[in-house]
Amino acid sequence: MQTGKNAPTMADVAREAGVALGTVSKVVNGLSVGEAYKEKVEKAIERLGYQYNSSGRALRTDRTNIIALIIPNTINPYFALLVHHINIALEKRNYRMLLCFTEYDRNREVEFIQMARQNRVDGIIALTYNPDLTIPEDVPFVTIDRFFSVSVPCVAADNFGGGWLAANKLYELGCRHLAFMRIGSVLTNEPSKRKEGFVSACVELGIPFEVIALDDGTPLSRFQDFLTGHIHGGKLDFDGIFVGTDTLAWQVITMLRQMGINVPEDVQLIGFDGIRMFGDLNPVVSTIAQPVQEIAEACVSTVLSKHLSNVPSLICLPVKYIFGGTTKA
Amino acid sequence: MQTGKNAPTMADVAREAGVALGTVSKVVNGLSVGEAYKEKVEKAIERLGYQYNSSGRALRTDRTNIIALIIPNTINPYFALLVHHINIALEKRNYRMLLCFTEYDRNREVEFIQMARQNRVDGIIALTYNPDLTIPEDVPFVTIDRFFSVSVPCVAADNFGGGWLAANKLYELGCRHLAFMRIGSVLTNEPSKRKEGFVSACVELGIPFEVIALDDGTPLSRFQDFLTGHIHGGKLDFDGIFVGTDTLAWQVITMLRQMGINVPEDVQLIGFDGIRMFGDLNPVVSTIAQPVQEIAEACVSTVLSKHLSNVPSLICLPVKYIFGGTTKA
DNA sequence: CAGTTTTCATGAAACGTTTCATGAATTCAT
DNA sequence: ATGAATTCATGAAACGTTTCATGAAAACTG
Repeated sequence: MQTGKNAPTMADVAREAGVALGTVSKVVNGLSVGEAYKEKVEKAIERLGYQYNSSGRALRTDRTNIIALIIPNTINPYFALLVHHINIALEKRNYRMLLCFTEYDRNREVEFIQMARQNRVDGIIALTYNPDLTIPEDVPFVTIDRFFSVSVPCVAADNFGGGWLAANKLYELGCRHLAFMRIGSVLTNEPSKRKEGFVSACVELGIPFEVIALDDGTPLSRFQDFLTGHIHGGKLDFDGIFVGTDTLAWQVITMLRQMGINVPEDVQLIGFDGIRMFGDLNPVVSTIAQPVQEIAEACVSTVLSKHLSNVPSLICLPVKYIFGGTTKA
Repeated sequence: MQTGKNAPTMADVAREAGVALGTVSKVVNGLSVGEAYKEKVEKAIERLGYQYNSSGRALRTDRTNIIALIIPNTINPYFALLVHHINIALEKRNYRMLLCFTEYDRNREVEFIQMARQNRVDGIIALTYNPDLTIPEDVPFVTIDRFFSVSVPCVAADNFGGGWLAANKLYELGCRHLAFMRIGSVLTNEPSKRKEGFVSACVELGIPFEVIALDDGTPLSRFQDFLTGHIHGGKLDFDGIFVGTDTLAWQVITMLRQMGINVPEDVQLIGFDGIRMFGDLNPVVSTIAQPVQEIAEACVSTVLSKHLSNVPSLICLPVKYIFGGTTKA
């Protein structure tokens, strides 16, 4: 059993079994072959320790059974979860995953797409940050959270609905003056609709609200300033906060506690994403949870569906409120 | 520019440029070629939108520039960090990463190794849980935290030293009766030396200590039982705890708080791994941090070093104590 | 049992690249 | 200006697989 420079090939197996090369191929691929032949070939494979060589097939068929996943990193727990579920979905279908971390670098996004194409991957799933990215047309391409055009399917959670849900939940829990906080520079992507949903719910409910949306790279102290600026008589102006992501929510809570403001007694807070710590069952904060598993499944089944033209261009999946201790229920 | 069924090949480029096929290959690979020829070829590549095809090369050279990384998952923040740094180290050397999640499933470990070999990866880095795993000899193989034999290089943190450091640090901070807690079933791997280091330090220091080591799959309530069993007069018998991993440490802290025991006032606690939350600078608990980046770098440079015979069979990297709020300093 | 259809093993071509021996053209030394 | 040494473009073979046309044998039909 070896894969080194002179590992046995199908030709060797054929010789050993006394059959034709094509017959070996059929046996290996499970195509219909006479029982006697099949057995001879299997015995020969066993004897030689033959190992299938994907390179040969890739060259001949132009298919690799590999999908490239382009994503900023795996440090952010939400991305980690996404990678995890996408991998499960791929494995189920006998595909492998070539993983590319961009670290939010737009040049890397471009380079990885090029690299993936050179490696003849069967498809690309990408969560990118360059709004002007050129999407190749000759390889199945699916985005997460970024809508480029109707010809590039985009899978995303119902971000608008999530923002709307957060505001309504806070109202239901007694809040009458809300705030929205977020950070991140791409304003045209799907997640930016969280704010829109939130705002439109506040308007519907007829309650006052504040909004602070910072660009990526802005120091977090700006949020601190925002919060202190809204303290009057030792109390926050608002009694409910919706934060764009759970990670930011976590940091906001730390700030609030340092300022002597109690969550959820003084102010209730809802995040977004639904990340959990250490495989714990409980989320880190009360949150609008993304249906990560469904998102992953949708990405994979879409990228693998041959007839991309029949695929919807925006696949929007429902979110869910989950209690995590930073609200009253 | 296309990679579809009839994308341009080197032959097409050669025809377009009016040169030989081999010349195109040399240009693409940056080998020495006359300036005039080089220019003609580059122009032709530009005109045709030629895209290099890795499959052809993989077949011809039996090299893919792909390394397989076999790891349980990316949910555990320590693994996520490891994947992250390994990928950086690979990218730096122009290698890609084929990622395989085992979910601690021993059959998957075996299947992925087989799959990786069929895909002719140039090497395998693996963090596995099957102590009887058969390591293929025909592909560079490096393990993390698992020592199989002198012919299979293993990269690991100084686990023994880490255990020793934890005990000494707790002693230095005033603790005079310690406890060690861990969970996990593979008792022969490198991380199991954390306990050995801890025990030997306690013996050296001449202080009493408790040990509870549970098998994987044991309900966490057993730890709860252990803790309550050591409460006398509302106080814990011991005043310092060393926990095998940060994730378990986190859960232990939750238990302690629920029992009305304060950390670090009533009992000081040190974990292991050095994980941080949400890209935060501060670790989750006081901890013995693994040198993740160095581990990643060592894995990659080892797996890529052709002359595996010259490589040490156990690469042991130094750990560091980091304060994270669950000790007094 | 003759004629027709079906099954299925065979052998060769093709996929796109790298690499090697060949020989033409150039450079250099004398 | 001649011969030797060097440079470097060329064309073809090889890597291991899939797939297709071919034809022999087996299975049906009436």
